[in-house]
Amino acid sequence: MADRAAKDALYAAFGSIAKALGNGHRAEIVDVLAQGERSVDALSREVEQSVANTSQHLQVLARAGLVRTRRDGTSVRYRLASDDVASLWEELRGVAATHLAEVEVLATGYLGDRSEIEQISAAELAERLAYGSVTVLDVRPRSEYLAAHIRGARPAPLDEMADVAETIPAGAEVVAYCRGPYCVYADDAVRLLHARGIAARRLATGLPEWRRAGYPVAVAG
Amino acid sequence: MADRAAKDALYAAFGSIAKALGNGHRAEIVDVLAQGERSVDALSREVEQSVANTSQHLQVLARAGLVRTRRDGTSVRYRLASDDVASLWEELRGVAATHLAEVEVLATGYLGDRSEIEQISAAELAERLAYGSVTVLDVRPRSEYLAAHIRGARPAPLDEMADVAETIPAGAEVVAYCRGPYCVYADDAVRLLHARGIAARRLATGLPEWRRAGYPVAVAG
DNA sequence: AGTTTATTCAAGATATCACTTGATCTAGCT
DNA sequence: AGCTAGATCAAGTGATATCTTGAATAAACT
Repeated sequence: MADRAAKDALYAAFGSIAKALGNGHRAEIVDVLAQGERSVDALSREVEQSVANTSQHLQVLARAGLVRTRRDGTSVRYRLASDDVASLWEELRGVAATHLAEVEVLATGYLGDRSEIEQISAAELAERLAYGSVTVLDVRPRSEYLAAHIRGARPAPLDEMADVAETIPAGAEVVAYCRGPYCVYADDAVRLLHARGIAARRLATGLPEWRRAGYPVAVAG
Repeated sequence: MADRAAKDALYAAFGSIAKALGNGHRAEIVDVLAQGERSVDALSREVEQSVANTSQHLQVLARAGLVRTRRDGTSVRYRLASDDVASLWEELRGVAATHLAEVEVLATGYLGDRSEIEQISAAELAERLAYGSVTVLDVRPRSEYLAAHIRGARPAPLDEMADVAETIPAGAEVVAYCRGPYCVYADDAVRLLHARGIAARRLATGLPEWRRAGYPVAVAG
């Protein structure tokens, strides 16, 4: 057996990656950054933490090599170091959902009762988009739609959903999506559309997962 | 925005999975368990920790849903909760290798200089096995070979390697593999075979990765 | 039923983590 | 050159982790 101290150091390094993700606020930061880069200030507002605390969490992630920075004018913008990090986060979330019973309870506590929210997989949506007719609504903030969206999707931020609903022809099949499987926007959109008698489902995942799976994405208008 | 406390609790649950892997000793335990189930006692010897400490680490992993137990006679045997956990560990290790420069340094410190150790990918080995001629040596302890091995591989524990080497015909192409990309046995085997003038490479990964990738595995004799 | 053996529990010491507060830095403005 | 907004640093506090030691369990043997 080779040197135990060297082996410990190597495994400690592997562990340090997990440790960086092993905090709820940092996990949420990674989840937000999977949507695209953010300034410290914007991020701190999004995760509802102090700027100093957010900065320190970002530095923990940076030391683990999970995020990178660039300066943009007066602000520093953080982004995930690569798609690998987003994939790791996705897998971590999946293992949590599969193996930790409390996740389902907590998800219900956060998102509300989802039993009425029908889901559609990315694979099925891709097929419908290619061969069928389906109205896809991007219910994220407009800035995120502009940065990237599912090819063929319409922008439909939640606060404009009432107007958008007016334009949907009777009998149309609607799919709403947002940031990821635990993003509330798509659930809220489906509820809102259902209340107007529109058949709507939500994409089971979100845009980052769609993009990483290799399905078509469009940028800007 | 929905209830912040509920959101925090949900992300904290995701983080708890990472936290469970966020310790070098627990990471090593998961790595060992990816080879197959182990008793607390056997595991504690393998990771060179006290039984009490190993037991406590295992309970942390169990609370995170990453391992399960079953009783076997006088001992309790732990195993990974599912292949998902092994995949998560594999991805974590991969992100560490890609994004944390120190991993390469630490790996060299543990495994020694690998510049002379030629590697072969699982895909290439699978092809060689199917269409070409290659001698595959499983250099893990015999008990692990018996539990599962690459279909067509010969058992060749390191301490029997000298004998095995005698039986390898001149000009043969040899591939050694063991537990994973950071397992020393395969590196040592390649060095030993090289010293005898035998052309040998190591599989870049190990048996668990081979199996999870869907390549053929055999059990027992 | 008593004994053995493997495992777990409980308590305590030390180190690390998370968050706050207030000060400091720094690049980009005027 | 000085100012400003955004970001980081430094120090301090309470909470959480890690490991040790010795005792307590509990299932499987005789």
